[in-house]
Amino acid sequence: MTAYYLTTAIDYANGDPHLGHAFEKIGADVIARYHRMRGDDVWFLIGMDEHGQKVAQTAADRGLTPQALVDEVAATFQAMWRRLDISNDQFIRTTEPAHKNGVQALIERIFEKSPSDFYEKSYEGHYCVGCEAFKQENEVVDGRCVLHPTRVLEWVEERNWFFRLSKYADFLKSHFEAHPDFLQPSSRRNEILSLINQGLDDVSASRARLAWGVPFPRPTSDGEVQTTYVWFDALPNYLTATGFPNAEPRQQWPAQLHVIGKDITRFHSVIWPAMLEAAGLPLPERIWAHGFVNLGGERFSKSAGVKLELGEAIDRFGADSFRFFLMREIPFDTDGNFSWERFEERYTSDLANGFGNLASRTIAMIEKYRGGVVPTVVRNDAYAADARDITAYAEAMDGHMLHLALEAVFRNVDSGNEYVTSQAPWKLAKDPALATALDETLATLARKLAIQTVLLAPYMPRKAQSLWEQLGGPGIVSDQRFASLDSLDPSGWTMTKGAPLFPRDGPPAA
RNA sequence: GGCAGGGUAGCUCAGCUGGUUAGAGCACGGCACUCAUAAUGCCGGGGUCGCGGGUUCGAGUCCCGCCCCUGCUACCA
Repeated sequence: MTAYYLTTAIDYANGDPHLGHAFEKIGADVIARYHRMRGDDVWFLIGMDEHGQKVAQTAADRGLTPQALVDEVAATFQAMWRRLDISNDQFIRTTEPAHKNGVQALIERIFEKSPSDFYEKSYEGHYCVGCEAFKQENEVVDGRCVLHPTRVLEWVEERNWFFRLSKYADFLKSHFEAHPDFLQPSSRRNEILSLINQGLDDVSASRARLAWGVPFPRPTSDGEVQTTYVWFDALPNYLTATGFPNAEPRQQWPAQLHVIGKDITRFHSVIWPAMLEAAGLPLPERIWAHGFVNLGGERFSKSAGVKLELGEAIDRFGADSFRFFLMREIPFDTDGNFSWERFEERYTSDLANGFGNLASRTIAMIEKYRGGVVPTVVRNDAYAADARDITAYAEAMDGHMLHLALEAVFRNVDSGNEYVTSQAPWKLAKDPALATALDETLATLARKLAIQTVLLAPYMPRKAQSLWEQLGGPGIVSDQRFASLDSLDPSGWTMTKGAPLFPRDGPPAA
C-alpha cells in the first residue's frame, strides 16, 4: 500500500473553532477519505498549537493556568471535529511531552548537522509592554504603539538564538524548480518564488520574554535558557507526530501533503523546508495553500466580528450537507463566499432536487417495476459518459480541486435525470414487449446512482452510507475502490426505498 | 511604491495560440411529462465582455493609457 500522510495546520488555541478552521479540516478530510478509497495507507493528522504569549495572556485573564485553558480549548475543537466527522487518525497538541521532546531533538539535530545555522544575535526594537511584543515601524505612531497609545514604547535590546535562513535561498530555489508540485496552487508558488528570489533574512529561533513554550535546548552564552520561538515549536508538529526522534515512527516521515491556509504559506514553504534541510531530513512532498471563506461578502477573520456560529450552521442542515456546501461552493484553490441564501439554493437544487430525487425515483421504479431487484444487462453507451465523469473526478481530486470533483459528480447526476426523461421508463413499463429496454434503463440508472454514491462518500460519508444501504450495495460504501469503480455492477442488488435523504424542506429540526 | 492575478448575464464562473448570432450552473418565465422529495425534462428572456484609444478584413481574446478589486512585499499565529 502507498503511504499517504497528510496534515492540516494546527489551530491556535486562543478561541473557538470557526468557519475557516472547519473549511480546512473538511477539505483535508475529503482528501483523506478519497485516498483511503484509493487503497492508500492514510495517516491523517490534525491538532493544536498551544503555546505562545496570547494563550498565556488569555489564561491569565480568565484566572486559569495555561494548561487548563488549552485543555479546555482542545476539547472544544475535538468535539467540533467529531461532529463534522473529521476522520483524523491523530490529534497532536504542542503541549504534549513527546512533542516538546521532539522539538528539542530537532533543534539539537540542526546544531549537530549544520553547526553554524544557529547563532546568537542581539535584536533591538520598540517593545510595547501592553502588547508584550516588539513592534514594527509601521505599527508605531509618534513613538507609541497604536494599540496602547497611553504607554510609551521602550527601546529594548534582546539577545536571541537566530536561524540562518538566508543560507537556504539557493537550496529552496532549486527545490522549487525541481518540484513544480511542491507548493500549489501556482499563484502561491509564484509569490513564494519571488520572495525567495529577493533573498531571505535570518529568523529568530528563541525568545527571552516568552514563558509558555518549549525551552530552547541550549542556553545563550550568558547562561539564559530561552523559549523556542513559534516556527521552531509549531511547524515540527508534523514531524514529532510521527514519533521523531524515536526510531519507530507511527507513520513514516515525510508527509505527502500539508494542507494549510494561504496566510501561512511562507512558514510552511520557506522556513519549514529550510529547517528540515538543516537537520538533514526529507522535505514534505506537497504543500497545498487553500483560500479563505468570506461571510456574506465580508472578509471573514479570526479577530474581526464577522463570524458564523458553527454549531448552529451544522444543526440547520446537518453535518454532511454543511460539508457538501462548503466543498461545492467554495473553490479549494482560492477564496469563496458563504451565505445562507446560497446554502439553501445549493441544498435544494443539488441535493434535494438533483441527487436526492434521482435516488428516490430510481429506487422507486426498480421497486415498482422489478420488485426491487436490479436487472442484469449488457453495458451501453451511458457507461462511456460515466467513465468520463469518473476520470474528471479523479483528476480534480488528485489536483486537490475538490470543488471541481463535485462538479463532475453533478454532471453525472444531471445526466441521470436527463436519461430518465429520454427513456421514459413508465412508458416502457406499459408494454411487455419493451421489457428488455426497461431492464436496461433501470440497470443503467442503478449503476449511475451507485457510482455517484461512491464518489460522494468522501464528502458526505453518512449520507453516502445511508444511501448505499438503500441500494443494497455490498459491505460499506467506503470499502469501494475508485480504481475499480468503472466496473461496478449493481445487477442483482436488492434496493429498498427509505426516507428522502435530503428532504426538500430541510432536515427535521435537530 | 514594487511584483503577481483579476474585472464577462441578478449570483458564481468558463471562454486555448484573435474569426461566423459571447457560453454553463443557479435564480427568473413558458411548455411537456408523471417514475420521483409539486421533484424532472425541453424552450426562452437577460450581457455597452471595467473605461478610453490603437493594431487588424475582423478583438472579450493583441498593444498603450486610465479606473477599481485581490494577493505577496518576512517574527500575532
